[in-house]
Amino acid sequence: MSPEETSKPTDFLREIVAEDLKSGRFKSVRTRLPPEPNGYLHIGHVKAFMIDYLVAKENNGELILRFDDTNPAKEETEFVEAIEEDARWLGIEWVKVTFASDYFDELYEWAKKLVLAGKAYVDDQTPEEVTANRGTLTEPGKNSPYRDRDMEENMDLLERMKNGEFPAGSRILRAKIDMAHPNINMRDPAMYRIINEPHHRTGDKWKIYPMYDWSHGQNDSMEGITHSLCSLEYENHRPLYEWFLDQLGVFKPRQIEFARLNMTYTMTSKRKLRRLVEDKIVKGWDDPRMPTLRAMRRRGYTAKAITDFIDRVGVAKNYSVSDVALLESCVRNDLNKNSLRRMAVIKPLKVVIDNYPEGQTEEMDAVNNPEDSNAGTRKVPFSKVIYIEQDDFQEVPQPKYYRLFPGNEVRLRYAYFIKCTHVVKDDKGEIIEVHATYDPSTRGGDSPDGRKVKSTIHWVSAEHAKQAEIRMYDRLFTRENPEEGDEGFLACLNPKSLEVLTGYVEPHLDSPEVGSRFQFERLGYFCVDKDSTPYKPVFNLTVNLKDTWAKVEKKGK
RNA sequence: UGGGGCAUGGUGCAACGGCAGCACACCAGCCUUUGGAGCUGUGGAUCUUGGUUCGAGUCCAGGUGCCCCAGCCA
Repeated sequence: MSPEETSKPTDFLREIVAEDLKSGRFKSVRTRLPPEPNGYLHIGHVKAFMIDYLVAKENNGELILRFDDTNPAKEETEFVEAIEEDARWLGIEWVKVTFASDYFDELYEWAKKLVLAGKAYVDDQTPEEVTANRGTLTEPGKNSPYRDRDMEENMDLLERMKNGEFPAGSRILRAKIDMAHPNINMRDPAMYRIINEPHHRTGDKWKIYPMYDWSHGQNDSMEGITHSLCSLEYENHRPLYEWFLDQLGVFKPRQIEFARLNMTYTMTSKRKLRRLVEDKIVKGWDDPRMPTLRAMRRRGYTAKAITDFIDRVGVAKNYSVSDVALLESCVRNDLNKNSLRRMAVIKPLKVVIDNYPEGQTEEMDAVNNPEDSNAGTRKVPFSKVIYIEQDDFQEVPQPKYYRLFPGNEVRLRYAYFIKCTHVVKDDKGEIIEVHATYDPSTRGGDSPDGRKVKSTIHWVSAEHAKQAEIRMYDRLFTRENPEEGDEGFLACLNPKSLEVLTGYVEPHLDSPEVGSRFQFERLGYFCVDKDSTPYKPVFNLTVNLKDTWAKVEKKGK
């Protein structure tokens, strides 16, 4: 890359990295992706992932995927695989996969060094005593009665903790810093605790497990990470991060914090998401309404749209809540350019074209994607009885409504102009059929006499259409911030977050490949669900098209 | 009442002492065989009070507001 082509840093974080390179503090860049394998990746993780990945990539550096598996009670191999799969789907590349548990032996040696140096001690206080003696935000803590025991005893006790001689919770290894420190993280923080649980990688080898603060920075150092990028809540931990590294006198990476991603109408708390799954409010972790990557993928979101969204959100230290409308805009933007157009009717209304010959079928030419001339055309069958959208007909039209109504002429996309003549109702007064006549000279949708119609509507031929299940998704919550308020997120669940419809799709959607995406003209973007069968395809609404009429209608009310 | 951090249109991000700009959203119009897309345009912001300076969103001082921290979670 020539200097002209080198794009300049676009945010504070990239500026810091660039300066570090320029000043020689670091000669190259290596970052790490530190997920805890205790859940599925969600949209909130993507921001951190992309920053770690891109900062390394933009500087010709390396990214290491390191699982933070320091708590055997919560972590599982299943999530390791799921996280790798999701991250790869996003397009993230790493030079190797490591685990915090890979470094348990070496980390233990480093802990002994601190004990030897009088910088760490074994504390026999109960968890309650530790808490009580930590002090408060405004009051200093009290030294543990075990704080000054001699180095030999500490070494002996630590070894025996490791060997499983003591019950869980009975002792911890603590750093010896300052119980009166104004930053509570510096008040002799725990380094190791005793946990009697098998670990997903090390089995029952270990009875003590390192805390995040003791593990993370040391692992960063061991791996030669130059920039350890994390969210704002770790800002208070940076002094401790640096303290450990300074005491050990080892390679010292730089921790930089940035604001995590929050999104309107979306909740990313793992605990609360689990609640949605366990209470069967959604159908699982990949329910298309969930903010998990597997769910978004199933819903039809593209990796490109998601990473574009993250790019547009930017990186800063402000607490922020991004508008889900921006995400939707990104996915529309991608799919508009890249998805094939098809016709589908999701709330069917039968239309009989009285002057069209009985039994006749014509093949109409339809453009596959007006945004992409390479996408070609297809033939769509047309016949006397068709389905149109219920929303595209009003017996008594509202002001500004210019779709089909008695006496009005509209264009059937790629077919003919039709004019509504009358309707047929059942005993209850419900419209069951709309009757119309067509103008044979308008084949293809052009009028030789230059006559204009105000509206073009989509349709499918009743005889040729394929039945399909259409799952119409809407946001899960009715409040911008679902976690706000006394009643919590359960009080603002959107009862209409899923509406299952049976509609008709054109024959070209007979047996579409699972995961393929289409624009159903005038409706939105849809993705073929894995629940599809050869008899009945299932489509998930990814996002609707912008609907100006819906806005007009809403305003009228 | 401790420590750390952050304040720019509705939302998110820029402006690195020199005309406050971009995207999304919003509104109006043009165009349209998708009321989609596209195009054009309008409106709307520097938390506050002082100070430094020819000039402050930016630097300095005070105030205010919001976020994070008292797990043997990460």
